[in-house]
Amino acid sequence: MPELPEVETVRRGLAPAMEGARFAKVEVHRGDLRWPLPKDFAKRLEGNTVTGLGRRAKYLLADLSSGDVLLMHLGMSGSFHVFYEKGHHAGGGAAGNYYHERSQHVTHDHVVFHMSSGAIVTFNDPRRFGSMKIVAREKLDAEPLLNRLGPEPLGNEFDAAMLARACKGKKTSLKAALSDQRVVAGLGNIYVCEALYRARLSPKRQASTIATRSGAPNDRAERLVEGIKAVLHDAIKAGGSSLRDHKRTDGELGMFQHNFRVYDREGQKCRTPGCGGTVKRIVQNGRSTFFCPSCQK
DNA sequence: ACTACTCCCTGCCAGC
DNA sequence: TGCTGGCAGGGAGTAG
Repeated sequence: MPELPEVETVRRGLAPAMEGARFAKVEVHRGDLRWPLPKDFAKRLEGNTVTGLGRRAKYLLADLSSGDVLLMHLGMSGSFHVFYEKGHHAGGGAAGNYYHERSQHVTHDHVVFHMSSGAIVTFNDPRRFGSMKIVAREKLDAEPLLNRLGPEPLGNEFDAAMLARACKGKKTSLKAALSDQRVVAGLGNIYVCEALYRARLSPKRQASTIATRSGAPNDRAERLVEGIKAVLHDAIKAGGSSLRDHKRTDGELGMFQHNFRVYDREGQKCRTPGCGGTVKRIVQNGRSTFFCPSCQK
């Protein structure tokens, strides 16, 4: 589920529960996520205050008062849920409320944070492609999970010149290039398809064709950057996309799936006014691509 | 250095 | 109904 807009939505949901709060107790029900959690995982968190909750690409980063940073990635099926004290709603104890509401989530609640704010934060991940890692703040620059990531697509520094430079000489398709987190960090299968549609570019087009031979951006690069930024902004505004899960931390659904123009719309009419084309599904690098062959060239 | 492919894991759904 | 194969929003690792 989680690409940049979903992770940003999760960050905004978790921030009020975690920022300024202390880890009162951390439960690890299953430590064998993408990588095994270290034995002292809970101990390194407990007693520490979260001084800030940030995001880099699809990673969440919780800054801790200890000087450590907790990195969290949702993988394919990860989600966080926040349970507040019953007092916030109708009266009663936090634990009772949690264990009551939790009955539908307990199966894959691998990690549970009990915060001093009274909030209980669960990490649920059926496929266990998600991960958590604690890194010392001063070693963050050397962190291999982060230091190969490309630019943040919503940052000011991400522009056509930067994208063209990254795609210069690339033999692979635009679809594969944009999915590569080293080129631009945070896009996944859905938003790559949607951005290419907005830029009217075929996912099959060779990536290098958005740059001149010298690596300067052309009009296609400009359109692509615009398409990427626009779709991400729109998706964040809608609270992300919900396909088979809830992804907001309050259990509410994101709404952006209703605004997909090509993703998961195989056989349906292209939404470009006057185009008249039909959305097609192909497989690229082992993953589905949706696009309109009539208006995406 | 590139690129493409495999694999990790569980759940769900269409088709038989 | 129940089984089976295919597919799913990610990305690390490996073999060319």
